[in-house]
Amino acid sequence: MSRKEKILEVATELFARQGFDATATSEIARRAGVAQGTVFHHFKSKENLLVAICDELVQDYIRGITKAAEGPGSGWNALQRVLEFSQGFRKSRLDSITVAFRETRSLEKRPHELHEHFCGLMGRIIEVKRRCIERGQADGSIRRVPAHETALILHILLSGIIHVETQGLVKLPELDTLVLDFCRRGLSTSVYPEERLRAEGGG
Amino acid sequence: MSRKEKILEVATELFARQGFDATATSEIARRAGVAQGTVFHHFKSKENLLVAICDELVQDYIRGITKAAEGPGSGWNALQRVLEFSQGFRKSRLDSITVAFRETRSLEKRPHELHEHFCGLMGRIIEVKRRCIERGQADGSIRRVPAHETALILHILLSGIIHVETQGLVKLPELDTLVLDFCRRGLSTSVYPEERLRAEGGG
Amino acid sequence: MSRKEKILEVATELFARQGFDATATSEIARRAGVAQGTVFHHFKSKENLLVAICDELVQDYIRGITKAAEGPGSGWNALQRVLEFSQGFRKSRLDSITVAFRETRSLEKRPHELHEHFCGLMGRIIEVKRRCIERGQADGSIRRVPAHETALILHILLSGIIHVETQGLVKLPELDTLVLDFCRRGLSTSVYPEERLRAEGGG
Amino acid sequence: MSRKEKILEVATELFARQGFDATATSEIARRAGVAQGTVFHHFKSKENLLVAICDELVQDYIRGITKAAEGPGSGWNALQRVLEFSQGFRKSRLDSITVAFRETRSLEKRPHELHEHFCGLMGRIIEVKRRCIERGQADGSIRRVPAHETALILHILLSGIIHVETQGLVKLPELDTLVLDFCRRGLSTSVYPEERLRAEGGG
DNA sequence: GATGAATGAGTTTTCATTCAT
DNA sequence: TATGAATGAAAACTCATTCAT
Repeated sequence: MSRKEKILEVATELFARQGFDATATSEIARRAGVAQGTVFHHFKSKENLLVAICDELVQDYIRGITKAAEGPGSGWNALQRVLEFSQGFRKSRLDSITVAFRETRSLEKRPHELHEHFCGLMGRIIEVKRRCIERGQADGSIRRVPAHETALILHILLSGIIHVETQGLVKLPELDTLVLDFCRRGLSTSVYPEERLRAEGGG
Repeated sequence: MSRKEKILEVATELFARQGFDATATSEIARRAGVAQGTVFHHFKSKENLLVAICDELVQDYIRGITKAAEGPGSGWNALQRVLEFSQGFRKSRLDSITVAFRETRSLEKRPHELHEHFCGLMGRIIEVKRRCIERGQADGSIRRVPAHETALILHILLSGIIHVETQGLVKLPELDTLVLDFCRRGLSTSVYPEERLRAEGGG
Repeated sequence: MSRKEKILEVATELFARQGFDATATSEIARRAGVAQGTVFHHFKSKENLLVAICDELVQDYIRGITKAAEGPGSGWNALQRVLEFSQGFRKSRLDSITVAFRETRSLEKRPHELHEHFCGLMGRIIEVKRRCIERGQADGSIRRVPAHETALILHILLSGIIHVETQGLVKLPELDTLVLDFCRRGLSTSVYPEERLRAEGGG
Repeated sequence: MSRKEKILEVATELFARQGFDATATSEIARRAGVAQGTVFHHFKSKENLLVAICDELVQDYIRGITKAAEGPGSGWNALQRVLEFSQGFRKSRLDSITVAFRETRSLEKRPHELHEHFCGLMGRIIEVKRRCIERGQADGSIRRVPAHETALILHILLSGIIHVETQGLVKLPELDTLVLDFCRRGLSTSVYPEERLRAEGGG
């Protein structure tokens, strides 16, 4: 691993654990085994470290859901794959996600172009989900709900999980299946498992 | 308004706008028209200001949803009132909520008892929703979903709205009705409006 | 005990334990069960508290050694009583003495007249001892050493005990007898016990 | 002189003149011609400055008396050299000694290991003197007094001189010879000068 | 590229003291 | 006499950033 990557790795972990403001660049340098000047040699400022972490994360996420959405099957199948990828991504990239969710505030402060950069990326995330919904509505697998707004609700739901989880005040059990069911009932046109059972069993 | 209240008011606004770390106690004092020492006379530390803001907010919220849940009608009606109160609360207390959602991290750092205090309060919030669900399941107005986990999903959904809204990277339209519909489809046993229409109109 | 006395008592204990600078008047007030303003009502300033403690202590000490010196017997007997009183005084007034020994620095800073006041008191202490020596030299019980300088050495010895004891870096055993013997050998004209023994036993 | 040494020098002088608490780090920086941050770059805290001063002083003192004690001649000769070195050391290192004697209190407060560190050093000082006494008792030049306790009394006497001197309430004349005589009468087995004279002159 | 000494602005916090009640 | 809210000056310390080597 290059020095630059090591610095990024250490910074991600420390930002996740202690918060951006509470982490000194000197500590990052020390733990990465480099001089403090080296941090600023690779990343012009502390804020740039944060941007690098968030940017890489969001780009990876967009790449992942885009690929998930492109797969075969109905729109609902595609959307389901997007949701499933999101859940897995959340677990595998917890530190970076924690940083991105807690510290976006630090990004929104100063640089206008940076803010717009991330707004654009978020827009693309919403769009991938919206297209799945539209595709599902075209092929009849998803209800006739407003596509963009519903994409937002899905985004909100996924964000909410991360927010509550990283906030650390409520202990969350494994919710993946339930969330998926909740979305299926809310969106899919197919009969719900339990209702199918009830219908078949003759309630 | 007492000096103490004025300080709290100013602090809430500044924390919401600039963030906790980026707000100097000297600025709070200046804008509140008091000496800096006065801030520390009333609130022993800067962190205590944050605690006071969050605590008042959460207590008010608990009181509100508790009252909403206690009303007449079915469990689903109660839950719907809780959701509606939450939406209104979010709009009327935006500054405090912004602070609480962004800065809880600062609280979770040091004092163990404080962390437990807020964990307990969050638990009570979840519980109110869970009881609505159980009540609805008893009276047949809510589906047989796992009560606690479903309460968590509602909590996540409401938290997600605030998170996305206060993060400021995605512009949210008015989503109240859609969110309520989404929940109704996910939880209520009653026929959905659109389906009723379809059923009545004979799709 | 009057409020004033209670304040003084608490202050003495806290100054002894934590030091003058490290003790806040608010803490004194709290522990004395009075309002902070009350402290300043009785003692115009924090420094005055220190002065009151030291002054009372020194006055009591002067009174004690003066009385001890005035007693019957030889000059050496008088001096011995002074030394013995000093040792007892040190033990019975440990807190006040600790304060006086550690914090005189705070006194010497500002007020010139205060400095002179305490210089005068110290002079009187030295004088009492010098007179014992002179009386002993007149009656033949004390060697022909320079009286004032020797009084200073005794003062130094007694101060040294307190300094080392309150400094807390060296654990002191009971030294009273040894110190007395050391002084006797240094000052008295009478034969030392051990030498008397050796002389009598025929070494 | 390096910046670090310059800072230490300035700090020693200011601590001696004004006291530790009354000296601001900003003043040290200003007088040393460096930025305030530079002080904290080299010494992590203000307290560390004090530790550095005291530690260097005590180490130097131990080295000095150890060498003095190791010399040739009787145990009493060695002890006399130790006393003489101590007197000279006191005069040549007055500032550091003043600081160490007045401000040890600040050291004894927090860090337990630091307290033990200095306790250990003081123990070594006592030990050097004790060994001189034991050596003198073995070669017959020093009386049969308890060695450790007597070493403590010498330590007390030397400490007392510094205490009284730095306290500034009593004006001390040159006492070196008298102190030495006082110790000789207390410890040495050889005849005292005045007594020899009296004996020879036939009192 | 890599270093780490140096910087100085900025922050929270403490505290003796005052004064209106 | 007693109170305690209010003050504001002062202090230690932090830290991102720079730059000469």
